[in-house]
Amino acid sequence: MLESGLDMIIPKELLIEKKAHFLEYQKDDYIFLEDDPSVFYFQVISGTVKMSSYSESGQEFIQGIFKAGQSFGEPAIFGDFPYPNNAIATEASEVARLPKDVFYHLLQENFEIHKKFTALFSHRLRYKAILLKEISSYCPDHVIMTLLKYLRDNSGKEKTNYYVPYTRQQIADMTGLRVETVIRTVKQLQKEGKLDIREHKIYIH
Amino acid sequence: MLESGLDMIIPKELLIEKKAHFLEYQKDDYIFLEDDPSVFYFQVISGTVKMSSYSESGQEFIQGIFKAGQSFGEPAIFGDFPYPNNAIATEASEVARLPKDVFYHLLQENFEIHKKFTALFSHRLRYKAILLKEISSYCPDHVIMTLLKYLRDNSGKEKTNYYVPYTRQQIADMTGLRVETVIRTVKQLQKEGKLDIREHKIYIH
DNA sequence: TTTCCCTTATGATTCAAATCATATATATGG
DNA sequence: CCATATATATGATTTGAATCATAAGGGAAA
Repeated sequence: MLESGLDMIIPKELLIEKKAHFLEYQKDDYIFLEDDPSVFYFQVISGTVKMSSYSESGQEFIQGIFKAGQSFGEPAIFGDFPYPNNAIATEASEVARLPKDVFYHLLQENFEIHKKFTALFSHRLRYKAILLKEISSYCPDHVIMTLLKYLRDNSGKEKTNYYVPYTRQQIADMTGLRVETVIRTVKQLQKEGKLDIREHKIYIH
Repeated sequence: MLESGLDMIIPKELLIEKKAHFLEYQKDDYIFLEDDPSVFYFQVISGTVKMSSYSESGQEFIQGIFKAGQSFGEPAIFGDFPYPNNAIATEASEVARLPKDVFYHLLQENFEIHKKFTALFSHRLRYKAILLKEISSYCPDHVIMTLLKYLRDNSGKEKTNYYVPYTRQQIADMTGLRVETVIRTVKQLQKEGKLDIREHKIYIH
């Protein structure tokens, strides 16, 4: 599973061989900012990184949450545009970094890795397509169930009785809903037997 | 410009060399259906193809509209999942088709074309990311202006005084808004001088 | 332990887009 | 040309998520 925690999209040995820099970040540190020129390839070694941006009204929208082995911000490199969101460590994290030209060179030499990125982008496009359709349907319960199932299927974890490792605020920020709506909807979904809540934690079966 | 009408993502000569099939479709013909196994690569030769799906309530959501030179449905090939939407000709169109394995082989031989696809996916991801954030902000005028500017910037056409070649219904189906909301909002935007309407046609400057 | 902050929780109110209804303008096909 | 379908237009009403307010539970650190 491409988005699983244990697989590395670029193996660590190869990153070392290419003289990647390994950087440490503390919780809430910025790794890059929206509109920064995209000059580096990034990959999470440990910890968690989120990509998000804020609307004029201050509302956060989380585009993605990335854990060990996952790359982030690469579309900006491939597409040659500035980073479209902020990248922020949501806990103490280690991140590997490669300059753009080294990254390109690495791809040219490794068709299989290049294809892994194309496949990864395809899956992300699918996720965003699904979410777009759901969000546009204005049906919070549907939106939330779709998100949770996606998160489960891409976690590389237990598929039955999956613990959702996100707060209701984070779910809100990934869907554009408000916390209160997520709280109420999740309760309703529990009543309908579509998910479980134990000690305030969400599980799906 | 990758998404422009004149550039072909795979040159026609190469498609012919690879013995692509060239198929004719009439308006409203289906090219493939949601959940069909993804066995072909497709590229528009002439005409227009939309990818869309329907919610339970019957509401259509258009994920993309593709014109001459543009490919569609490829993420399903790269990501190895079924087509996520229906592909429908919105006017009489000609479409080229390559079997999956021939397509893969073509990529392996052509790093530059492979990279063009990765760049294309990056731009589509950016578009979907922007739209997701906008739609989640619940602000129709912002959503519509963002969509129209994106369509303009990717049209390969005149950047000033750009004619928006889509109906209000299509704009609604690309944003999840209702026709009436699009009609009213577009009028409002005209009053604010943010776009022009001449003979019911929308132009942006 | 206490403080502080984040998360979850819940009720009341507001508000804007969806929905419903209907009309007119425009394009399309026979 | 006329008939018909499609696109645009506009007013009235409904509805459900956002918003506002407030509180309680839980975890981390002093």
